[in-house]
Amino acid sequence: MEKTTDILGQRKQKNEELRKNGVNLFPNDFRVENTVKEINEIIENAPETLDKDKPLFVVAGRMMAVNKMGKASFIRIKDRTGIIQVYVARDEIGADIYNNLFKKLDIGDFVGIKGGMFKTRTGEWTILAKSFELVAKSTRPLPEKFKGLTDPEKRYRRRYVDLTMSQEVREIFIKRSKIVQALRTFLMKLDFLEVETPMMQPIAGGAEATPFVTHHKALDMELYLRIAPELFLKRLVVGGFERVFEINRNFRNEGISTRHNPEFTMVEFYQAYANYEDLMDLTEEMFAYIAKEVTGSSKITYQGEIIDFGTSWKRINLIESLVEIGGLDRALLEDKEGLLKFGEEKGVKITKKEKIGKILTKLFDDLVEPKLVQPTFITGYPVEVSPLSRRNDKDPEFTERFELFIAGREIANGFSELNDPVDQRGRFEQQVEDKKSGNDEAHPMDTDYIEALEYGMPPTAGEGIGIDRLAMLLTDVTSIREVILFPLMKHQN
RNA sequence: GGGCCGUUAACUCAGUCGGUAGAGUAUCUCCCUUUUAAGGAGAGAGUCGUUGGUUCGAGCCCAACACGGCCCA
Repeated sequence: MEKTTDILGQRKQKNEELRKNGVNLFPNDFRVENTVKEINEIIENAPETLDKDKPLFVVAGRMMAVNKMGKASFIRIKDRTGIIQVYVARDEIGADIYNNLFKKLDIGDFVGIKGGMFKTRTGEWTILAKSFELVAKSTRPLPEKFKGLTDPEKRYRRRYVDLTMSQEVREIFIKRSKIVQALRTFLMKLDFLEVETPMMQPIAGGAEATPFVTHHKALDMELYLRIAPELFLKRLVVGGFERVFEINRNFRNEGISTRHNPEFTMVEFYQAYANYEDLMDLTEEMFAYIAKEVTGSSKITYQGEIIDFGTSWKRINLIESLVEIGGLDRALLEDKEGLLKFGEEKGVKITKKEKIGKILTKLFDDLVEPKLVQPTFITGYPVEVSPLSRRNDKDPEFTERFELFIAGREIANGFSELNDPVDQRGRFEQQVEDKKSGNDEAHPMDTDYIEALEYGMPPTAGEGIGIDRLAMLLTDVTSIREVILFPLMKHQN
């Protein structure tokens, strides 16, 4: 066989030579009996038993480091629970296995070990291998052992390598899983029913966003990937499921940024006989519970700031927040010229064409939102931007709605649901008008949903929480891609 | 969509003024039976993101494009 020079060719050639010598590169009969964590816990808590009882362990894992010293070697193997050192000696596992198998293996290969424990001269508890098996061969080399992958592009495209090399990255996704678990437990304790509603919808409703379009061949039908599950979950409330929730993906055909991935995970939940104030209370409890389950404390540190979920959170009206936090003179609230001038002074980009409501929103986004570090509920959203929310009885131009901001970011959105089908039809009609006058993201008419409301929906409050953003907070990362295992990437050439 | 930055060996990175492509890790050969980022001796490994331009000569200068990162919309 000709000698190839590239590393991949060399590895392939070596693997074929092993195969020719009768080594099964991919056996499937090794049965693991212990995890590395189990052993490490004994080392931690009762090391004397290792000397006294001489227990044997059967473990498997990926070889992450190899120190060959002639007729004996130290290796480190890693399983899902941790990493441990193994001493592999010719006189313990046999000269044939040592010379013809072990010495030919590479970092990155999966191996199975049986053996007892001993303490090295420098005091490290180590498995003394009594037998050594190849469990699965690798072909491509793992990255440099200290830094692993650092190029974000390589990390995202080859997340499996990133996960192999970086304990910190593993922790993020373990935490994310715990967050979802805690959330589910919290809602189920309150008798919420977990459901699944359509991801492919004939009308993309429940939010204002551009959907992805797809096509059903057999039905010859346009379908949209959902932008929100909202309207289906409320149909379930109509149907008598008084407390429902869904944790799943939404898809929005928008730009990608450190805060936006085209597919992202939300929890939406709906509770009958509740209003938006009840949900604010519930949200406070929920976040404190999740934070405590996941991090052990209801106080977390995000980018150096301590964020406390344990207290009662500030609740403030959108307009009031502009005055109190944004530094806007109350006298200017109705004065468009004054607002434009104020915005200009503060460096907020506003054009003269915008309506007063839009100007106020922009001022909020730029001057208030970044300052909302501690959890804050903003209430009092105008009816035009809330087509699915119930009107406030005292002031029908505003809705019973809140958005939750933490660390300068929107995390959740909730409101008392609009259950009057006549009002709902009117709102949709207004949205259709908005669409005609250029708002591409205005909500479409959904007569099927109105029909559902006509059967009668109890007073209900509903809320959506961005799971990715919640995970960012609790894992202290600044890019959404750090909490999504496989963020969307363009094709490589 | 705009601005700035990046792309060199499998990985992490150097590369001076435009003049023969470098290191560490990993891999291969040899020595080494308690190492700790083991050590010692040696070797192989490159479409310098792509395409074009300037130049006697381009990893380096210029342009366009691709992919990625950060910021902005």
